[in-house]
Amino acid sequence: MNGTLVVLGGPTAVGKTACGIEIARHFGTEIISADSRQVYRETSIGTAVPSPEELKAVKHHFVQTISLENTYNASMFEHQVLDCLQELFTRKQLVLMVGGSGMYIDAVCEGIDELPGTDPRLRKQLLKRFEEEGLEVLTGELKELDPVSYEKVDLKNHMRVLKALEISLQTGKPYSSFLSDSIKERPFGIIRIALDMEREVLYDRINQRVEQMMEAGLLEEVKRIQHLRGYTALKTVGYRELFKYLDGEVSLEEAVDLIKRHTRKFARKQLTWFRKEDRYRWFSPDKPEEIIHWIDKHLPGQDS
RNA sequence: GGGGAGAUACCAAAGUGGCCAACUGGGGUAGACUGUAAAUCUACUGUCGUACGACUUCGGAGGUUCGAAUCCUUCUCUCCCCA
Repeated sequence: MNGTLVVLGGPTAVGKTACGIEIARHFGTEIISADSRQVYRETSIGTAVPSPEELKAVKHHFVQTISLENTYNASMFEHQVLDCLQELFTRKQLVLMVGGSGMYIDAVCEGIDELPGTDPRLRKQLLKRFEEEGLEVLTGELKELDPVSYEKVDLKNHMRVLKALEISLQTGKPYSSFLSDSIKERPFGIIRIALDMEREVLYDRINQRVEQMMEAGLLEEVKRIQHLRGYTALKTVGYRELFKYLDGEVSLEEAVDLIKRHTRKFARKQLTWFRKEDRYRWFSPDKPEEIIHWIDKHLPGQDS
């Protein structure tokens, strides 16, 4: 396959969806959503899924396609998107990938190493040990099993330590032996674009959007999926806080306030990811014509 | 009118003579990231400086003391109780 994948990233609420649709329409193409939460079928308000009109305006892939009960991860996303792109590039020269999940985007653009599957019980057991015995015991064990990871992994981050231990224990081989450190070659070109705006304006938009979500019935959505709250996919801004409200831990007003604050944090985290290593060309979301112009200039055969 | 409590950094809040530029949390800023990634983790957050450090802070003014956010006097403001 050949063609160009244009990636459009940026923080939540910056206006990726609208901007992406404008660009996609201009190029007469379709959109791949790179959003680790919009893939889930049961949620739409809190995940800010594109509206029915928007979905009609441009065909979107990977929006509300799987259940919260399924396991899903960056590697699965990589494979599915590559398959999807293979088909799309037979019809389109350019495909747009829009989303805020940096890791998912990187999995598609640069690849992610194949890891063996693990027994969920092992993960549970390790989590229990982390809670009961503490992180130090586990990092000590990692030092024995996989000294390379011990040196590389963030030893204060229990998720990282657990992952490395889990793979090492499951396979009897060090976790680090599965990691290649290399960037996979893709049979298509990639143009990376990120959106940002003045911080204050972004925060305003976030606050407003949270209010709109509440008006649109976020609380009802949360109530509807309460039975699924154990899934990590629901440890998500907007859902966590309202679960807390339903538990009577905070007032509704407090919960909404928390959602706003946590969304701001999330946006900052996303920006950190996209800023990494100057990989992205930054634009303002209200100037799609500039973006289109820039894409045009950088398309293969358009050398200048 | 009488009695009591309190004013600490962006916010909340600890500190009650030296270990205080001041605990902690929130907020903010920056960063990390190979399968939960909207997860998880880290650093900084009075001013100036890369840093050793220097300088100005704990409602205002004065005082005691070698030394005060901490003690005294007084002023301003806030809150609570009794009238």
